[in-house]
Amino acid sequence: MQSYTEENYLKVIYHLSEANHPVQTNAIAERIQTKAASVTDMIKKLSEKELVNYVKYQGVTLTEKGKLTAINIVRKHRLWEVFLVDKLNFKWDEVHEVAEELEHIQSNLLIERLDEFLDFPKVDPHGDPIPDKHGNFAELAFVKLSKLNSGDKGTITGVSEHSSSFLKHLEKLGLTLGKRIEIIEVLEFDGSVELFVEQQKTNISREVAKHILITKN
Amino acid sequence: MQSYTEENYLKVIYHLSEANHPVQTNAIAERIQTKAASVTDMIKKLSEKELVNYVKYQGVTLTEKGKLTAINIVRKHRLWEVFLVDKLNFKWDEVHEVAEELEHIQSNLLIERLDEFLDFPKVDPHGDPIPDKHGNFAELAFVKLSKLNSGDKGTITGVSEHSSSFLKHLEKLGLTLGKRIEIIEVLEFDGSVELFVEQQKTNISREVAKHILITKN
DNA sequence: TTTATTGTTTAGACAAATCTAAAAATTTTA
DNA sequence: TAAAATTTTTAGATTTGTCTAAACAATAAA
Ligand SMILES: [Mn+2]
Ligand SMILES: [Mn+2]
Ligand SMILES: [Mn+2]
Ligand SMILES: [Mn+2]
Repeated sequence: MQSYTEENYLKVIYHLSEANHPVQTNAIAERIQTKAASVTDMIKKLSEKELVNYVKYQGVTLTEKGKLTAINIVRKHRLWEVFLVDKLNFKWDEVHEVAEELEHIQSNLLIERLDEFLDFPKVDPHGDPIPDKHGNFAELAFVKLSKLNSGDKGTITGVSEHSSSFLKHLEKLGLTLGKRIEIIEVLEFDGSVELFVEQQKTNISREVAKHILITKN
Repeated sequence: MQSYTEENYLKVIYHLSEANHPVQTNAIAERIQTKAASVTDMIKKLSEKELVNYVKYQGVTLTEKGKLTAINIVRKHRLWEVFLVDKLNFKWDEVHEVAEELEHIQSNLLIERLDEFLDFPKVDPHGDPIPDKHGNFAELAFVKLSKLNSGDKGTITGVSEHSSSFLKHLEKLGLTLGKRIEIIEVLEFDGSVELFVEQQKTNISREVAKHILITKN
């Protein structure tokens, strides 16, 4: 069993990992809001436990065991977010902090029953995929809205930024999960996007467009 | 805000408190599965924070602030137990350990929404009363089954022992919350009780009878 | 290919919660 | 009420996770 803190490190390393590239000490430090020296200490400990592969000055990667542990925490986080939104009427910008705590509750029975109670959801309230109990993700074909061209149509199926301010902004524009959109024009000079959201014409900045995920159809 | 550990101390002191009698260091140590020396240290810390009244060698009592904090943890514990039984189909002997973890989740919104989702339950799966958000308990008139005499009738409305083995034993005998009982005879020589549980004749030891709570009617 | 810059690790210290062993206070018993 | 037993506290250490400051390594710039 891992401590609350160890679990958080594993989860952060997981989220920072891309295609087998080792994750840097400073990147972890920034995410966890701590100092690089503390990260080095913890990495050594996780390495002892064979949860990460660590070579001095070369950063870390997760071992298979570490990856499974991390994915399980992600699974719990996202299931709890679904619970909060679907059952307790939380808004999608209110769930993250509480899920950060709930994800550390230790009980397999609890999480399997919760999964069942929620009717085995495949995505969380932000469109992020929920792995099954074996750590397998359903493949989801997302495209960033910022990659679309005029005339393209699709459905909003996710966001890649979870801050409350961003989510509230989308809410205000009516850009929530499940909404159909159609690109009218991508403006040359600032990359901002003019689009229809179910008849309604709107304009969003390139920055916002980058964090909206679309399934083309 | 208190730490996880501080919260556990407050809760234990609350449960050990009876009619303003100070709670002894050793009693706390036993409940928390720690050593008396550790308890003394923590008590000093809680005293600093004005959560307990502490006089060296004289034991502790909760301050008003400490008591409210403790009751809030009890409230959370019991609401989560209701959730686990009513919504996730846990058995009454399976909920306590998980609730021990869930009770420390920090979110007022969460707990108020959960209360609402569960339809404002007044008692938990063991018949223990759930305080409202202001810390007020509904008055419940319980009598220990061991205090009843032959001919007395009533309904099982609670238990004062929460171990899994005890609860499973009751389950086996059909002695679960809501069941109507009638005392046939209290045996002289060992205090064991012969009773009807909805037509079915059963015999239980005095020890078991002491931990079953009855509403006479 | 030296020098600067950036990133990482080590050394030593600290706070929280725990422990053991010994000292002190309280309560019980004789 | 003095001795014995029990309970509680203190002193000093330990573990976990953190920090600062300084040393070290890797990378970028000159
Ligand atoms: Mn989240
Ligand atoms: Mn999410
Ligand atoms: Mn319980
Ligand atoms: Mn209970």
